Amino acid sequence: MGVWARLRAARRLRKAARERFGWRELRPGQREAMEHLLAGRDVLLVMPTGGGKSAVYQLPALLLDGPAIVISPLIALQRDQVASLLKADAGGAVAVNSAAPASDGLDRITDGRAQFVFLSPEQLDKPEVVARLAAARPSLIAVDEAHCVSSWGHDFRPAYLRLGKAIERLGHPPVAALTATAAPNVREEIVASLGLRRPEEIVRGFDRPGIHLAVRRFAQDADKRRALVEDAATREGLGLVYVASRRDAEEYAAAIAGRGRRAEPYHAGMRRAERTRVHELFSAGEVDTVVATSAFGMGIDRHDVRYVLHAAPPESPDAYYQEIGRAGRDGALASAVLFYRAEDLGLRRFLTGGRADADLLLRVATLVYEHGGAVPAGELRALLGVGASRLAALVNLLERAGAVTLTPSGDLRRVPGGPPPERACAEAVRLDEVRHRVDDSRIDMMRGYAETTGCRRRFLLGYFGEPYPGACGRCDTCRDEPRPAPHSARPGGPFPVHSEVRHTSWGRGVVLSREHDRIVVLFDSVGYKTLALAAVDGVLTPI
DNA sequence: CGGGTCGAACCTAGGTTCGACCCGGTGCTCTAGT
Repeated sequence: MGVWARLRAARRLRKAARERFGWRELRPGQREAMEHLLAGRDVLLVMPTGGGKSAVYQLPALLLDGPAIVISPLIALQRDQVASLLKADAGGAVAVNSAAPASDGLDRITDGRAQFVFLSPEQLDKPEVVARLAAARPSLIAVDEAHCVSSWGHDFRPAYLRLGKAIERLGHPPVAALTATAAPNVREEIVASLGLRRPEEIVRGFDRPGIHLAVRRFAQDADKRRALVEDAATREGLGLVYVASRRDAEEYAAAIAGRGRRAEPYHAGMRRAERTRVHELFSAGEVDTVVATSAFGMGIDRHDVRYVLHAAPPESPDAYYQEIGRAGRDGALASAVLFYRAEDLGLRRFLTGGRADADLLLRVATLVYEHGGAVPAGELRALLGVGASRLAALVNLLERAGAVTLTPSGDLRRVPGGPPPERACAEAVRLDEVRHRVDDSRIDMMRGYAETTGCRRRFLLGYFGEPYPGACGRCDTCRDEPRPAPHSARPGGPFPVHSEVRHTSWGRGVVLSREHDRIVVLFDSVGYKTLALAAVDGVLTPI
């Protein structure tokens, strides 16, 4: 885009922001992302929650012809977004999901009464929905909470892995993928999976200096529980406690309530009405603490959360950063404390553990290969006795192995010239193994965060590939006094941050961070590894 | 992977120990029955 076109675009954006939404100014990352979308580019935007990510697609959508399609993971989020757009003078918005039938909403899109349509990714599995949306000539597609592609796509909600194809069928207008957290490999996966074309990657406001970071280590589970309850019961202000199981949510909430605080549990096993009640209490500031599993988080609308305590480490620094990022959005000081026992990582290893069943993979590959035509997924499920999401996970692996392809209606077809069943299966198992090794390495990095003796903020930001020289002075290891990082910023050493390396057995990787005696490298095949500089001679070479 | 629970074994009374077994997170959607 030329200088004059850019200026014109900026002026249009400012005017629309003022007139339609009442915003006086746009933040740097926002404006940049909007300009790229208006110029027809795909954008990957990484911004903290509450940083105004929705504005980034809403404003350009009003300036472009045609409706905007927004993919959003939760029906509750879709409802919130629709409600807030209806309040603004923003051209009408509808949601299409199991609670809001497709026909009504899509009519409003096709006849131009609505400018925004919010959908779950599952809706785009239906050819008729995609066809109707494509016919409306969408102006842009926004994928909200885009990290779900990587964290949920593979097993939990496979529709996320099919979004790339849906985007193509919708004519691939400019795509905005939005997320609050994304380590380098997660970003790569989002871009590849959605099929973004030469996307502009915009990363803003990653560091959250207002959040004090601390870890408290325990040998005994009982000691940890007592300490956490004591801590939560004596803090001021609104807070969150994250736990690993539903049972713990109930138990901790009861224990904290027993200390005279207004504490409520929240997890996916609760009845819907009960979940809604707790969410509303939280929104109204009528609780002190919500004790929750990872089910509580997306769509949190309070900016004054003062503390986030973890009764157990989550599965990755990505998840941890997302969860603690819900504190202190108002810019005032907040606190994030991890109550840590190394044993608690065991549950995470179990939950991320399930490898794909090789026998089943081979059966699917063989059936599709020998059938020759289109095999309906329903028949395959019945034949093999597996559920939809389990089959989808297997099919996705075979698809990536180049053996199987999906028709728009979801039937399976053999790829002409693709590998025969045994080879396809072996390749699928290998791909699955790589992903699990990377998942395991993230758990290792969570352990690294908990056990580091260096600045915790430098550790976290390093993990995300954001260089952070020095020490923050606002974590427990910095002891409230900033001190210079030991040689971490030393220029001219071997293996600088962001340089590419090759390891004799792990292959290609990227250096993410450097301490005086070790580096953290993200390898394509095995994920995150911490390497002692004294022990890399002859093993690790720059490329 | 780790924790909690339950029953058997221990060998003569009811407490200790050990092993087997089970369980653990995230949401959409469609369907059947109120």
